[in-house]
Amino acid sequence: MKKPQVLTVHDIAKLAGVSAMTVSRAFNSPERLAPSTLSRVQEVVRQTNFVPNAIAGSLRSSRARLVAAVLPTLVGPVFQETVRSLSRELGERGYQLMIGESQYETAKEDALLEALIGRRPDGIAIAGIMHSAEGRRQLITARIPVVETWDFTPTPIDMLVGFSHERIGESVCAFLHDRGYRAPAVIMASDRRALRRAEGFQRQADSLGLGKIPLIVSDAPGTLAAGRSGMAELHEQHPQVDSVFCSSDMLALGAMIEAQTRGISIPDRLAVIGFADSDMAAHLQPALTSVRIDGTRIGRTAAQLIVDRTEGRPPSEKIIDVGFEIVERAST
Amino acid sequence: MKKPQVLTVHDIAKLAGVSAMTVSRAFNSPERLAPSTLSRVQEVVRQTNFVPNAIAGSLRSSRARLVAAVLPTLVGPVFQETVRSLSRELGERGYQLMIGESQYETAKEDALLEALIGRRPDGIAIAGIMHSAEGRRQLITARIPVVETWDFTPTPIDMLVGFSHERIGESVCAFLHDRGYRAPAVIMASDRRALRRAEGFQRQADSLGLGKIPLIVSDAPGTLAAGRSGMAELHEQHPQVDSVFCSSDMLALGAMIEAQTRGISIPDRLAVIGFADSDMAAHLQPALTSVRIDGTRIGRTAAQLIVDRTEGRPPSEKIIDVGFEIVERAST
DNA sequence: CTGAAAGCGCTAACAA
DNA sequence: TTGTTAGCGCTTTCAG
Repeated sequence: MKKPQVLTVHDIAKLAGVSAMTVSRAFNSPERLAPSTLSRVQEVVRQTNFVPNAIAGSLRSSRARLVAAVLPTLVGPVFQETVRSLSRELGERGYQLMIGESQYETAKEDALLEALIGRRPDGIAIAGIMHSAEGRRQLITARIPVVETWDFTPTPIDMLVGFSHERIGESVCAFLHDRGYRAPAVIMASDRRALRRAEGFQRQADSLGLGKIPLIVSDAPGTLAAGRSGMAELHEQHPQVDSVFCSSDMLALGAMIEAQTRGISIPDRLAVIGFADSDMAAHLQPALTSVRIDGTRIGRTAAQLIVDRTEGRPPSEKIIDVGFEIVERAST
Repeated sequence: MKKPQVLTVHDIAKLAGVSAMTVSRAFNSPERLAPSTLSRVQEVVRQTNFVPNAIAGSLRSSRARLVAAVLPTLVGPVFQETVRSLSRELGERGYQLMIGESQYETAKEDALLEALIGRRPDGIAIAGIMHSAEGRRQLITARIPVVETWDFTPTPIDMLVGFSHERIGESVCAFLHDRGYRAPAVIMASDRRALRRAEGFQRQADSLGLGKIPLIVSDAPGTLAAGRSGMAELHEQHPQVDSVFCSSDMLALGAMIEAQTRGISIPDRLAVIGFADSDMAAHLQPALTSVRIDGTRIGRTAAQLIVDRTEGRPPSEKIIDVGFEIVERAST
């Protein structure tokens, strides 16, 4: 008796009394088959639970129907909207999403990139702009459409959907200053983009004559626990601080909890502002002022750029600045 | 002039003056090459940024070095630990993770599964046990190692790393009763596993003579906003309630915020207990009692089961119950 | 230690 | 509308 291996188009073809090509067409262009042929093939497919081998299909057609994403972290609210909308948008267009986590480490990012490039995806979406020369070279040589996101540069590797972290830092500092806060601080996770927001913040502070801004840094990604301990440290070392910009809403929530525990009233004695404006921000008590990034739009646009390019519709814009908005709520 | 297409092993072979097979070996079994040959090939690879086509490799060797995961949601704290540890553990062993989100819908789960099976991954990890007969059949015929997780059944499709939701519901109800709470309620997202916890909770309540337990249901996945509105509804319709079991820590946080806003003191007038014991639970104010699930262990074990099976080391246990633990903190 | 031949399962291109 | 042929890029297998 034969070993019942996993079936191939040829097996299905034999069972349905047609050629392998006809089976292939039943999946990829059913409208080109005679209805009777189609339904005969479909019946066999149904009975056998046959699923064609997409690996072989990709190799032959050099279309993977697969898009890769590189993220620093899957944890926390910051990239969640983007991942979701990428996943959805791609799913609707018949593409699969493959995710890799670089854990905020350049070496891991490079290794990951190489593993992903090897699978010849139709496109790669990266959170952040690529900094390692090695990684840039690999991406360019691979000739795979690349979308850098969640950051900004006038000279992306290929396409970009993002915004300027420096400008956010400047805007937040000016925003707090406008509302009368004169002793701001920053609590951040040690990631490159948060650092650039802090730099923008300091630059604006300099031009407003506010001097050196206290800066508390924890490991990335920012967690509630880090927000609490950051706030504790800040309060002990810089009791005069009247406002704090946190590099994520999770950190901000931790900072608020710690402040409330210490009897520091928000926003009366301390203003708190978060980053990313995740779902939770509007529903905290007090509601959290946060920098809104349209993560859904970033994911959707990245998916569209890649799919359009793959399917031969070159996008009109290769660099898209989605901007940001400070959503003012009760915490400031 | 020739079009500089993406390179193949043959191109590298020509440049290094060896055969394609030797280039292949330089990647897959470098120890079997003469050091001088190896370094010559590596030099060419370095100069050209060559990355071998893993699609072709997989097709020929029928080893994908790819594992697929199916999750109901990427949002929220519940599955994050599991995804992280899956991703890490697989990464360390040279496998890639491909993630699909079923959005708590059986139809999407089936479609996703088919798309994933088509890529012939070395294994599939699923959050939850497969309920659709269609899905089960596909998985079985595909002959791909499957690990069902985050749930329990004595008859998994293949392997299982999970725990019983019914028993959690029972334990939590008994736990609250032990501490003197006599009017418990449940706030949950409408997902199948949360429902089974609620059923276990009700069953225990019945045997304790507590009568019908108020149940507030919101859309899955549970969010902070849903926790707030659930708590509001609960407080208006059942003001006598003295304790509430929430189906995620996010819901619990929302419930706590709403209670605090309404001046309901926790745990004096209301006890709150969450589910999954995410990072944040210990750091909330008051610290949240939660049902701890070792999500990291689930992810790690699932990865090991799949990799071991793939590499010809059949696992000794196919069904692993990781259990759970109620971590008591200040909120109860 | 290295190479040549064959073929994984599918689909592009062409033919009937 | 359907079938035939060839080959995508790699690695298994076998030979040297």
